[in-house]
Amino acid sequence: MLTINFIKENKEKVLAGLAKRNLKNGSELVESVLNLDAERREALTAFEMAQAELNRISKEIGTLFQQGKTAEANEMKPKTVELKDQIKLFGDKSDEWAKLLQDALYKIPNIPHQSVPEGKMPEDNEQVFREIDIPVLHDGAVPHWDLAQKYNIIDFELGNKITGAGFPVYRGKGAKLQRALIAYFLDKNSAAGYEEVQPPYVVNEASGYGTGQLPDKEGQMYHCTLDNLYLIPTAEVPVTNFYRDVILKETDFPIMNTAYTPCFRREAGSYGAHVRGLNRLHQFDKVEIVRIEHPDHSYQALETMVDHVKELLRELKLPFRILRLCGGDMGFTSALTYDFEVYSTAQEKWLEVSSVSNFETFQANRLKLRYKDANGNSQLAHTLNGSSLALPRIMAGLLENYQTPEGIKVPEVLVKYTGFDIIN
RNA sequence: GGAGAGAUGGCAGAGUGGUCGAUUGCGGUAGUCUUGAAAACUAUUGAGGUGAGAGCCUCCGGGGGUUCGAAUCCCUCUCUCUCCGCCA
Repeated sequence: MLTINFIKENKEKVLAGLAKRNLKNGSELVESVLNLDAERREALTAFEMAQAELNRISKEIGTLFQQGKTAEANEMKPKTVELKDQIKLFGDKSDEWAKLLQDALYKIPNIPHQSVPEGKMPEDNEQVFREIDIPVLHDGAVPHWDLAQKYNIIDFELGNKITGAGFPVYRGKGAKLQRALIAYFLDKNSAAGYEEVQPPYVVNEASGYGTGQLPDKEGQMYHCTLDNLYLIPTAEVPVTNFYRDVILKETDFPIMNTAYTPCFRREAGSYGAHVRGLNRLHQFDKVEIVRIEHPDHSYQALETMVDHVKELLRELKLPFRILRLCGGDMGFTSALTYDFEVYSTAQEKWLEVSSVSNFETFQANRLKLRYKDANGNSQLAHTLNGSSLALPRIMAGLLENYQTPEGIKVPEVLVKYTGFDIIN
């Protein structure tokens, strides 16, 4: 969420940013927010003036009672009746405006960074990096879902039986490969300076609001209604919420965390052929990196994160590319996002395996995540996160790109984790 | 699940209706002293909103109520702790 003060002070910049996102009603949203804020402040001022007057009278009555002037004190009491009506009236009004303002602010997306390319569709994303030529597979190469069945490493049918579609069962070398990838990613992230953490896999309502899953994307999370808890869609939610309502010192930066968690997504309404196999699941594994940064250093940090993820994919020797997302394709909360895509050779399409973003103060505002600057003033921090990495599509990429007539080879860097070098 | 106790500023811990946004200690910051440090001493030290500013308003777990006035009384929710039960 953008702060109202930022919008007031940078109206033109906000309008230009919304235009870059191809938002049609940008100026409408901004005008509405500014009007609501003016109304709110007016009601608030009236409320506070009445409140101050009531406080003054109450103090006077208190003093009179202490002096034993009971009669005089009682005489003053009726004076407060009208004030209390006003306080109720303006207080309610101010609350109503504040609520409307809040709702309106929730509808305004983050302002894209200047380097974000113009564009409306995924085709307009800018390719900023491309690694390794796409391997030429042997005759008879097949998509990963066929390989999964052939080598009995992922059982989609069994998952259907015990839970439902989108909940595969990994078994044998498939299960071990999953575990190897998780361990490998965590080790690499730790070596890069990220503190490894194990957060809960369910969060409360306040955390859902903190990172913006609530109230809008409520239907995307699994909800345990009995306890009013939500299954996390990503480790970003619990880990970023560590820092909700926190005031940091400047010396606390940078904060770097990495966490492995399963991720649960209802993915309501997104069924079809393109979600076959591991391409889109309701439960999947992911290792996430989260950073809290000083605003002066957040873009430098973003580049560091991109380089880090790049290194992982290089070591795995997967064909991949990096895209800088265009204004129209960026997430609601992001100011700049890089997507990493691995080429699925057998499916002949690019699969997104990581998304690395700088949210600037957009998340921090909702989280109330601040730091004290040199002057002792509270300022919003910058938050960043990225997948490092998401397992299913990496798994798909590995199976498909490493398939040979003899079996599926295991990338060299993973062999010490798996204990085997071929799946056959 | 049953019974009881509790939730106050970074931490500890007072405060049971009227200058309490809150005594005090520790911690933090600045200064004095010192070659430097420690100790000691002095001062300062919560957050948010609003306003050009002085100031004003809000916040003692969340919400609601009583009252001229609530950290303090009442209701309710959440959480924590202790004991019992169950259990990895």
